[in-house]
Amino acid sequence: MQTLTDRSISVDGMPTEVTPVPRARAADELKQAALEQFATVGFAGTSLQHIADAAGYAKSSVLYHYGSKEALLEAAIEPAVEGFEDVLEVFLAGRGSGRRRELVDRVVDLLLEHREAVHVFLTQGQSLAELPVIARANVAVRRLASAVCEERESVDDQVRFGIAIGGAAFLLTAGRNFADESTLPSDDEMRDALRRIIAEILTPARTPSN
Amino acid sequence: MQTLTDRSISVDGMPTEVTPVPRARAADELKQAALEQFATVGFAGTSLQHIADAAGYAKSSVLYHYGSKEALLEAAIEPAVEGFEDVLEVFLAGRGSGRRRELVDRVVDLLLEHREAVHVFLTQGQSLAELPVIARANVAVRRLASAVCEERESVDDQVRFGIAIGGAAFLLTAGRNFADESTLPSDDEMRDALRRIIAEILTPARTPSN
DNA sequence: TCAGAGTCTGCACGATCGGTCAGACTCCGG
DNA sequence: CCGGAGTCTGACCGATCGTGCAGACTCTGA
Repeated sequence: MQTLTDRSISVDGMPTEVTPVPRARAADELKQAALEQFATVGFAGTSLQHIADAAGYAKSSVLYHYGSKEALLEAAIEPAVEGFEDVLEVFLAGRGSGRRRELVDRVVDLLLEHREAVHVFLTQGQSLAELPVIARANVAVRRLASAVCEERESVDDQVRFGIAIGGAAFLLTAGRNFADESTLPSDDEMRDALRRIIAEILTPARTPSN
Repeated sequence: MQTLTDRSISVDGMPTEVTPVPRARAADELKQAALEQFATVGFAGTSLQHIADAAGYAKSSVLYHYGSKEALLEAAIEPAVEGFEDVLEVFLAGRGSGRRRELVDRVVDLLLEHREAVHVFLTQGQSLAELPVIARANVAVRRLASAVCEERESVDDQVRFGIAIGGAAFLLTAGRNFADESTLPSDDEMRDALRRIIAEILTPARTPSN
């Protein structure tokens, strides 16, 4: 059925001498394919066969680069989780008036760079809580919520934070299916709009008592 | 392994004479169990065995009440989709100044009543698009987006709508894992907060130019 | 030239998947 | 007392799941 050698002799038959950019090609291709599947069909619903097919490899290759399906998930979302932890640490260490605004900007950047990964641990954080990386992510999100709401724990603050982060994650992944493909904003347009609107959501329009 | 008759003689050995409330028990129990699984682990990641276990039945019973896994999904989310279509129809037929506000209120009610179902077709609407009910849901969401944004199709409006609906759906399902269980707001508190905050998000604080 | 490391693959395995089917049980009208 | 409808189940099927493993291929340093 399948062509047995089409990959080996694929692109170039030249003496090759290390191709400059694509070091560690396969591992990254597999990881990216896995991330997209995890975000759209869920971790449990994604099979190694589908990941391998999407990336153009054999199922065995996935297990060669990542020892198990769970290890692949860990490798795929770890950078996003670490980014979250870093942003949080910087925020908690700093002080000053522009802190909250800067936190929002950094989180929006993280969302844009790691949209699939964030979507994965936000929407599947419960069912995958036994995985160490997911547990770290859950802790980070909870700490972020506390940081954003400061000491005020009102229902309003919780709702505003939940809508902001969950909404942004939705918008950048699943939400794309509900927009016209032609009208899809660029990442820069998105970044600008998200920064403004999320900051606005988290700051109740400076009407203190009302 | 399993007790063979524990269900048949379970609670009451009395003459029984139709128990008043629980008509069509099994089918509804299975549907509810399925809905929760679909929302947390995803449709593809949910097995009929898990659904049956969670509801306390055998796998065969799921297939008896619903002919297939897909039919079960359809039955589970159809009420939510129909509710969406109804709300949309009322909005499009009506006119007047309070229309948008009323639309928001009705959608929030729908979200609270069918939170798992809405979460399912919002986050898995793409991968399940071949199912008729999901296709209907996708159309309804797209029409709702147009209705909320009126004729204005700016990036801001799209972002505001996406954050509002995706954020609310996240908050009511997956987001609950990031809140203290003791602090979990009641549905009425939620309804009130969601109505106010979502209306605020969709209406850019009447600062036209700024 | 050759040994070794690194990469990728096909094949095989036990488990579990969605789905079929025949039977067992309860209930009820005749 | 009986027969049929409704409900629930275990046994079974072929396909696919995640994973282990041995081999084939390419490259590189000695």
